[in-house]
Amino acid sequence: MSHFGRTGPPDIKDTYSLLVLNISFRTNADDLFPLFDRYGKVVDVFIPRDRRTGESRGFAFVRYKYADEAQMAVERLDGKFPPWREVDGRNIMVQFAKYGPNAERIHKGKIMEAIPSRRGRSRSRSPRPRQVVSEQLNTLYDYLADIETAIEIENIEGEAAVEAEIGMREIGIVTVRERIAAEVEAEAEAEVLVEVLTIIGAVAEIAVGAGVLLMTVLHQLGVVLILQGVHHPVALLPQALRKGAMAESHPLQKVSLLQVAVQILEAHLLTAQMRIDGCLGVEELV
DNA sequence: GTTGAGCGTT
Repeated sequence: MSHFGRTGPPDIKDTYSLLVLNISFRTNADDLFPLFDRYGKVVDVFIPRDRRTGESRGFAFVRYKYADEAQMAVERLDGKFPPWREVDGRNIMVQFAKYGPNAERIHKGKIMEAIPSRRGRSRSRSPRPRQVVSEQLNTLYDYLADIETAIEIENIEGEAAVEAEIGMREIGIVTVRERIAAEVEAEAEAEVLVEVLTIIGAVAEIAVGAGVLLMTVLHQLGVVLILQGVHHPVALLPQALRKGAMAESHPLQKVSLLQVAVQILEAHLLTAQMRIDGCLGVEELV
């Protein structure tokens, strides 16, 4: 049941509008809503149509309640990762709307005004190195950022619904489509997400600091450690350095960033499942 | 039934 597009703009005050370009002529508001709703509260989806024929004009407007979530949607859906930007076989383009009602102050793709943040839904970000250590590392962080977004945690009436979903079929290398939904204690699930990302970030920086191959460390150590149980990053430091050095003396496996990303995801899914099954306790996280 | 740069519903 579509509640968009028929009744006009519902609550346009203090909302943030995105222009979605390059949608197919058959794409409707209900097709767009689930995709954009992943990144925040969508208050309206409007597809301009020809007055006479009713045909779509091939673009849409999506309104978010919160600016930071709109910004996130732009970064993810206008990005270079096919699984999250393809709708009806077309790669959509997403940007802040520049004209029309409540046009936001845009500057280089970002809104330049006070940004109301949504409380209680802030996500940990993968830590970025202060300086650009390597192109490889930055690419990895980009992947991590998207994986993070693909894993949604919703707080509903004191409990958390955890949903992890990812699709990489479009990339043509792997097929991963998993979904986990469960009701557990909200605190515990939030910890899982934060912890996994922290570990990955820490391991990546260790690798650079130790002068060993990042891919080797991540592949042979980082993911495995996560799979074995969630440890505190600090506890990993000496071990990471030792195993990183070890890995250097072994034949290096060819591991693509994508493979690493997939493994991280799988590790996350497993960890989440372990959490749900009660294998891991919250105290193990800290 | 097709098309493809762009900015909006009463």
